[in-house]
Amino acid sequence: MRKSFLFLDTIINKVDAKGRVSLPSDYRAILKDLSTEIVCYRSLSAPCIEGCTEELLDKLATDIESSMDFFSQEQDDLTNLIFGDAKRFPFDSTGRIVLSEKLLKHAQITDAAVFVGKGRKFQIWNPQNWEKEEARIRAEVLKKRPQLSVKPEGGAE
Amino acid sequence: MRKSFLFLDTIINKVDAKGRVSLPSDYRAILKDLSTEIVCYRSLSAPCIEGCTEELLDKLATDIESSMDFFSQEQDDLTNLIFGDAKRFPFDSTGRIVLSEKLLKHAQITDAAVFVGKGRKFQIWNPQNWEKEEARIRAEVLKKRPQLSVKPEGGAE
DNA sequence: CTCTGACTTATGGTATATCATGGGATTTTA
DNA sequence: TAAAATCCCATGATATACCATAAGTCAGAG
Repeated sequence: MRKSFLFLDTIINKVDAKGRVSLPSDYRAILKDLSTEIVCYRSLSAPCIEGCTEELLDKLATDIESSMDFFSQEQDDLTNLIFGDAKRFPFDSTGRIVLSEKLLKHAQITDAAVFVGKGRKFQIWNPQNWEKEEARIRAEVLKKRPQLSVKPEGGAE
Repeated sequence: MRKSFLFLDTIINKVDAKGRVSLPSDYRAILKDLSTEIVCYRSLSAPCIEGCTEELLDKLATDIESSMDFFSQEQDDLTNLIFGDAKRFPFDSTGRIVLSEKLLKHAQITDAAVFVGKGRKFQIWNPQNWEKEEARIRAEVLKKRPQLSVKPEGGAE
């Protein structure tokens, strides 16, 4: 059994002219000995970048390998899209990765990026877009589960 | 357990007059000590070249061997086609392979080739054809999973 | 409780290594 | 021997690794 690892928290970091960003130290700490790189791809569901370990994608590849026959390509459009889009991003000794133009453009990221933990995955957002997205998610959740709106004390604003 | 290897990303490289193409360095890195060659064959499902490690084809052979499904004429025919068509392509010290006329013609590749990661396999496309194919796949995916197209602002109807 | 110092992290800048690619030399094959 | 395939070297562009500084965090001492 492996030790659990989770991407948590929300961190904002600067992006320089070359597209370099520091991967949050917590994220790096999680990977520690396992790896010095992360895999990123354009999210299919939102204007953001998604990141995960190569291990996770490898698991996906193994699942496909065993569940489908070698020649079939019908049902794996989605996964094929991911593999073609995903790229390894190794981080250097200072913990930075350089994001590709393609990814930055898709997420509309220019000079700052928000890292949002999603458990086994994480997302990277343009700060303004994330602000809106978070508000949307909160509203959505509260609509479905109004009891959650009962707060111990003062609210968000 | 072996270390994971995945063909990822989408890379475009030039094809010179001799039919030489650089195999993306990431792809070479995956094979590292294992091998200095790659196996390629004409895709049965698309106008492109498919590539993989010899190891994968070996696995395919083993699976067929031990399968109770050896009555399947269709699968038999397909595997014959693959093994008959596949060829080893060694790459030199600079990481280039020379694709055969047969493969180039099938994929309509002349002066540029797009390498598309597919996990355990990869594909090589004519750039224009790939552009169209990618658009097709993206449309297909969104059609099958409409909820993914929901954006923070633009609503789903 | 406050100040101070050690340590970690983020970030800007720069040097270095790697890769794709063109050209040419050498070997193989017919 | 001619043609074709393979190998090797050179080069410019790009990406990567490294160094230095700054800022922020935490712990312990006074």
